[in-house]
Amino acid sequence: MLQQTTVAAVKPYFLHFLDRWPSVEQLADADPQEVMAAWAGLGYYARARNMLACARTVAAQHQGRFPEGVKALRCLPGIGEYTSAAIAAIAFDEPVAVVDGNVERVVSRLYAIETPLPAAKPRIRDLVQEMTPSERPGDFAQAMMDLGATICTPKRPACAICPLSAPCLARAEGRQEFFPVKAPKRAKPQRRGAAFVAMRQGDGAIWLRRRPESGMLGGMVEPPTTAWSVKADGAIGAESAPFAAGWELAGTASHGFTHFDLTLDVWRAVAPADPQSDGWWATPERLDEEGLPTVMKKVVAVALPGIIFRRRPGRAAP
DNA sequence: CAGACGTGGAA
DNA sequence: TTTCCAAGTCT
Repeated sequence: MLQQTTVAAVKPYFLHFLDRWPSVEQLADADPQEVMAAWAGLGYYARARNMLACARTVAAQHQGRFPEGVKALRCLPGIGEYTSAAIAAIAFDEPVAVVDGNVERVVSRLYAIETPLPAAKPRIRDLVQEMTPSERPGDFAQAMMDLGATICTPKRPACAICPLSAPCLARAEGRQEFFPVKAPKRAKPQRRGAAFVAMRQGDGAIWLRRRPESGMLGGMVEPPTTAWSVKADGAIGAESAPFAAGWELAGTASHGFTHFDLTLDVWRAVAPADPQSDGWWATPERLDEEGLPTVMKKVVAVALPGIIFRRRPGRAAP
């Protein structure tokens, strides 16, 4: 959960998952759709699919216990170079280099590494391996990460209270804020699409469907949307809707993803009882449990301004 | 290797 | 408002 995600964002999800699926075996037996719904809002949904696949592998092939050793850990779904090393060092006392974004920053400053990331990663990993002690390697790893998180911060690092300020080459040159060097990032393209929010006469239920397992928002729930194409002029017409209805334009919903910005035209209609399309009806009370990703909550909010979503699992909106 | 892959909070 | 970025992984 913590991959590319802050502790503050993860905390309520972590607590809910631990409460709902307290063991690897229980997670392995979980309903995948419920797991995806519980992950909704955290982002990077491949992590949820990987975590479930990982639990199944650990339960089926490792008697419900995580294998020891970076190499075996690295073979599990969703467990890459960083996570395998972190588990090995922290849980199994293995003296392996644990390199996350914090450690990259600390070490690139300590040695004033001019090579941009990610090209400098192998060098950084070697340096960290060199300093990793055979005694309490897990504590060393967490100390390095916490140093980066609290003192050797991206902006205005607190060099005055840093235990590594004396040997720090970047600090010696007064260039600490210029490390790590990173490759320039490209501009985000704009994409355009349409979303169709159909409401059932009577109970106000909304028509939903599930997105394909892979790709953007893979396996997540949505009101039907068109493909998200390179930005076109003007609105996308109701002829793109999954079924005929009295579609009216309710507005637009915009959302920034990691690698593109999306604007969706949001269409609204009172729909026939049987839309003759893939999907299901979800009543307003059930919308929270459906687990819509954030962009789709925005879409529903544009179509139905009265709908209020809860912010985090099991917590009431303020 | 470079690009895909979410979201919310801070500056 | 815009930009940055956080305990990365997969293809």
